[in-house]
Amino acid sequence: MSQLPTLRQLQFIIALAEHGSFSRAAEAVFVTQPTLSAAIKELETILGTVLVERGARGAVLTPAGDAVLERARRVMTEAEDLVIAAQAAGEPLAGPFKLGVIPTIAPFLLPQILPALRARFPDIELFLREDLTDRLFDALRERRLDAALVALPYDAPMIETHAVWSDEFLFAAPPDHPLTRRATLSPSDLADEPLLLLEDGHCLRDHALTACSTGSARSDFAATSLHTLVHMVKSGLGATLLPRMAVDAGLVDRMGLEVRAFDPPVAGREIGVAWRKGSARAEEAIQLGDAIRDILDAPAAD
Amino acid sequence: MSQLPTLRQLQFIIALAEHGSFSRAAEAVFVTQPTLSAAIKELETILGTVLVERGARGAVLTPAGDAVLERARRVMTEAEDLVIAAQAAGEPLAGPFKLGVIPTIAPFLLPQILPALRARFPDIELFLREDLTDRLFDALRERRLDAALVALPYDAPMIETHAVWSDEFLFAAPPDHPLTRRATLSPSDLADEPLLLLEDGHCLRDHALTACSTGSARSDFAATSLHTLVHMVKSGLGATLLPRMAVDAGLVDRMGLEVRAFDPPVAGREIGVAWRKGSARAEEAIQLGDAIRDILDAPAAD
DNA sequence: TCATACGTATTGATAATACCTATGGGTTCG
DNA sequence: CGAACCCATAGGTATTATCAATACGTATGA
Repeated sequence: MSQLPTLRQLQFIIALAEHGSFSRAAEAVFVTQPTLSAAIKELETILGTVLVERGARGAVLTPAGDAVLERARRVMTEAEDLVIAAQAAGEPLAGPFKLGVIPTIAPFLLPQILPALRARFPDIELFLREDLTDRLFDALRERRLDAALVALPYDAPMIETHAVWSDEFLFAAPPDHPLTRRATLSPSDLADEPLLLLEDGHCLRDHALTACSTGSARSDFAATSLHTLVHMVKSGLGATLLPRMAVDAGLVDRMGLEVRAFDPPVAGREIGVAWRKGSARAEEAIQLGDAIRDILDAPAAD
Repeated sequence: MSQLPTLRQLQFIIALAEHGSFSRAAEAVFVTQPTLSAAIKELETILGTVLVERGARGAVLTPAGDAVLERARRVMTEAEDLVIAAQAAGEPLAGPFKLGVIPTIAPFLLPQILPALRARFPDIELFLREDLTDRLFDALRERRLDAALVALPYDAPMIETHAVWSDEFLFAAPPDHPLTRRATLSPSDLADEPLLLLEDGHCLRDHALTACSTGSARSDFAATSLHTLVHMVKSGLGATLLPRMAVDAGLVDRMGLEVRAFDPPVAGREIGVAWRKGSARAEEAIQLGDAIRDILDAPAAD
């Protein structure tokens, strides 16, 4: 097998491509210009190809250099991932951990589980970010997040998930709503009931519509948060579906709304953790999800 | 950023995992046992984790070691790919190049283009392999092939393709066949004509059936090669579709078969090059395809 | 219980190399 | 034409990689 380049050399050519000059690139990687110059030259020797056009106004990559650059970036990030994965395997869920949570979960779940989570993983430094699923997944793909708590199912490339627990949907309406007087309630009863839902982009909207497959949403009004939503329901704009988690967290307390569970089989959404496929912290994401499940299953002190 | 391991160290731990002993692994990578021992120890220091359980009967990876091993393998192959890609970019289509070709292309195309191909790329050492599309794609994915000449469309994960040229289908039948007396011929005329085709697994079979969307195949007989096929047609077992490429190459010469082209829009299959997504030789595969197209477009000396 | 075989760890010397400073020889620009 | 900038080269030094020799630990069998 032919000789391999050094990670250092790859790091150097990446810096060179980014700074367009041997001297500035050298500065960026904290070596002198001759050092970087020699390293690049040896890299070219190893690869048997000229990678850089040296000019008086700096350095430009040749086409071959561009091809190498792209792959060098890949190799470097893979190597960095290896380090992270090793450290994570040695001491899971310690140190900084960037977790995204969707807005229909965060305000109701986090207060409930964060203390227990910190107790179980005392060395963790949780950085939380609340956003829509799409944007969280983008952040996962770009490595700006380590994991995300989202509602499933949600089709997304490059993303893997692990189910944590099921969040039942509850029917919520003003007290004078006809459906609140029914003895039993199934999702199909909502067929003729235009539902008031969150605005587009919230996965809860789509999951609610899926739950009552024949139902439809009011197209004239939509809420921007669950708190807004219950206020709009209260003022008679329509009925809605709420995740039990939010109701348990007191979303409708003292609102004077009727809340009814559906008869089995209950409709709902699945909550799960998600991570970038191949992420160095996939194993930790799963562990985190399992820990959250444990915490939720444990007799809550409410 | 924390310190990165060396490719050498990754190579060492891969060898250690494969041989299960420091001494044998050291032998395999041509260093002494203390060298490898020190390298592994430093790798463990860098990663902050114990990767190997040292025992009296050898060494076993810890779970963290397994996690590292998997990623180390990825980093190493990516690095090797980088070398190959760089060499390929510097001197394209030189040196060994492993090309797969499907059986319905190989015998008719290769004799025609190989001389010109060698003239255009004098430094190439072509290794050819003839097999069914599925098996060629497997070989691409496992890096046993650099590229493959196949018929498109053909859905396959991890495979990318580049169209080279269109290969028209021709209708072939014994001279007494009713359809040979038609003034015009379109694929839909084959609706009631059970076609004699290659056996299952050959993409030509599926492409031919797609071409005459209403047609069907004889289920009682199937041929194992185009040569067999024309003999079976000759003996009256049915009509068939043949790629023009095969006919031009003399497949039916002196067979006494009627061969008719379809009226426009002609039906056919697309021939293209395929390679593993991310392959270091993707660019070369495209170049090869373009070169083949040029050769076929050039006024053939036949 | 002890010798043996088969492991890995340690040590001290040496060769390889990574890196720096100093300098030279090109461009480009005012 | 000199100043400023840029890359290549040379020579010296500190670091590191590697080796041979050896110590040490643990099974195994007489």
